[in-house]
Amino acid sequence: MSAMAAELPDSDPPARKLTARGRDRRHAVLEYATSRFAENGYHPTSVSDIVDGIGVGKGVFYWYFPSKDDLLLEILRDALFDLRRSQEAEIADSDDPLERLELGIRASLTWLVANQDILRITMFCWTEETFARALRKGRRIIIADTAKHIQEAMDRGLIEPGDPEVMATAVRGVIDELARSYAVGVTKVESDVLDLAVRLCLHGLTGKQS
Amino acid sequence: MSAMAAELPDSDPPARKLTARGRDRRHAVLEYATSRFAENGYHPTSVSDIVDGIGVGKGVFYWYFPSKDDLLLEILRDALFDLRRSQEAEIADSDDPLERLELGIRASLTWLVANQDILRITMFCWTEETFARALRKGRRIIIADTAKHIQEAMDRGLIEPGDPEVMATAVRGVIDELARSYAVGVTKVESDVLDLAVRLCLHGLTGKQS
DNA sequence: GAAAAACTTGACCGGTCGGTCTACTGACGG
DNA sequence: CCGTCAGTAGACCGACCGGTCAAGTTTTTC
Repeated sequence: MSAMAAELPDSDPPARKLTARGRDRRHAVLEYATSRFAENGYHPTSVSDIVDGIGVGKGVFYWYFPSKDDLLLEILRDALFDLRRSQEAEIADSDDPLERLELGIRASLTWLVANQDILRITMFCWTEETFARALRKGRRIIIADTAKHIQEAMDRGLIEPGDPEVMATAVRGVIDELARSYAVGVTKVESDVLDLAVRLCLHGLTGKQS
Repeated sequence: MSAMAAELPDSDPPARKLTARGRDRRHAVLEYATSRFAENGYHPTSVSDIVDGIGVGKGVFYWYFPSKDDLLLEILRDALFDLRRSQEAEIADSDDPLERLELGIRASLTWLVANQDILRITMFCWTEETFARALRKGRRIIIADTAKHIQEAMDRGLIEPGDPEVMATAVRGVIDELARSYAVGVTKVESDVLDLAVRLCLHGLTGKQS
């Protein structure tokens, strides 16, 4: 459906120069599209719906985004960026790898719960290869982030030896599933979920009660 | 997009009379569509793709199904039916509610793992109201099934008092999330998942080690 | 064996969708 | 005040999609 070229997925090739007004408009499109996709579905939300919704012409959309697919891909990219940012901000102060792990888990889960639109869009994205590919790439990055701390904790003998990549995958799995089940209403209040996630992951990794 | 009438969701109003050949064809469409939807996505798979794929004319599709949306709804309905069927078959022999609970959990999880196409389609369905509604209805039924056994176990003092509906929701949540994470590859081999699910749920409900 | 009912075909249709394009606006630098 | 260029509008386009239908074939029924 979209272009056949552009195999390098990072940083838009043109990288247009935007004025202040331009950045605002672009942001508005991103914002509005995210909410519409989340509550209406991707395909049922047409480009016309989006531009009509924010009261602009169709030209605006295609001035800022090469295609509808690219818009969604960019929503995903931004989300990943933002999630990592808030995770790293939370971690920055600590130099204990286990604590960094805990803070990272809390930050991630908090972010996911606060961005349920993204959570919902993500569910859709897993069902179509074009987007699932981007999701897998993003998850690999996030897992690498987590694995780094696990590796370090392992080096210090805080965690039993094993493949840090696999352990990180498990940890991210717990976080994702908890976020989803919280969003669906299975799990209770937010702070409970946080504690549960931390307990589950750290206890699981270290083999000790926290 | 689809009809406005038909508020009674059960049993197709016309209930066409099918010959043996008819049942086969109909089943072939259901089968093929399920696999295509699962691996290509619902919207990107057109009705023409489906009929071309099984080498028939478009008329065949609309002879057996009133619309594409209805086809998906029927896939969901069949899946729910089949899941409940295999669950009840597994349970039938036992008259201990706790054992019925365990057998039900194992049967459900086994079914979900064996029907990952459905699992994947389901993920899509949560993202569009038309189908999410059907999913919620189905879950309510499944939860009621589970709650019945919990209620009974509670009456016999095998489970601490509480709202059986809520407990059943939690149990089904565990099952769904485990199935999904198994499908994604987070969790390990099948039998491990089964034991984990049973331990988690029963231990959680009874407060005892199994 | 004929009437009826089940089934099949594929050309066709109306509508919508993603995307293009031309003409225009407006802000800003020099 | 003019040139430039980011930004904007929306008519327009080709493709395709879900769905229809008239005309046919096959199967069942009596």
